[in-house]
Amino acid sequence: MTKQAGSTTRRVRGSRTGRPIMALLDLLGRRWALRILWELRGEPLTSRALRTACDEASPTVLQARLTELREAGFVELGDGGGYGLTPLGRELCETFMPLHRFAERWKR
Amino acid sequence: MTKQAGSTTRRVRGSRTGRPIMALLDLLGRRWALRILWELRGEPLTSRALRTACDEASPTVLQARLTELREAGFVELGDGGGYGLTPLGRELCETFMPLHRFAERWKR
DNA sequence: CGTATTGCTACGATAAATGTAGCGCAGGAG
DNA sequence: CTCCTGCGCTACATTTATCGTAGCAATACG
Repeated sequence: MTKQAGSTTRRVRGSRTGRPIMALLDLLGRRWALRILWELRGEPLTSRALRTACDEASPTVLQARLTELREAGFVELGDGGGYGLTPLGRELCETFMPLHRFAERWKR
Repeated sequence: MTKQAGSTTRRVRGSRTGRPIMALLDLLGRRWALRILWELRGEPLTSRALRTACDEASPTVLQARLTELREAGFVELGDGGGYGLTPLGRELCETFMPLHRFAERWKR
């Protein structure tokens, strides 16, 4: 895949409108993106621990999402290894927490 | 594709764990799912108006997401035509509103 | 009848995700 | 040093999802 870090421009579908919410909605609307943020909400995880947490998702996509989320400034690779949320990423994750309660009521 | 409405069981990746948050994260982590909810946050839209709002996304995916979101109970097709959010869907959408403000600060 | 809109589908082309395997690198034993 | 283990990350063929264009049946209006 070699999805090498585009500089500033990245084909984020919804961003043609210029509205950042569209870019964010597109970024988070990719497979495993939301899940990764969710799994990282606690302590940092190594790439393999994250893979295990994400139900053995293929490392290809995980790596792709991780790169995108890192470029977006939500995730970072700690010095001692292991992925964790940046302050910004943690803030984003907080935004999603109400979703947990919602899901519990929704499950049917 | 013929993604016909499975009865109750649908291969929602994360739901193997039994945690509803995973099923929700997977459902919302599909292309255009978040965007559709977002565009429907106001008044109901016809399928074509929604397509226009979603940057001319292909009707194939839109229809697929719409079906999934309807099965999940978030979206409904009004009697006079046009898709709108159910009370539950509106509630879910409220959960996402903070994301808008977050995106504005994040845009860089 | 024609025209225009609705929700929805078919289908070939293209892009993305999956699954398995393995790379190079670093840190500890022995 | 060599062997071993785990790290982040990548290759690549297969499968799946999405795209883009076209068009269907049903309904409504004139």
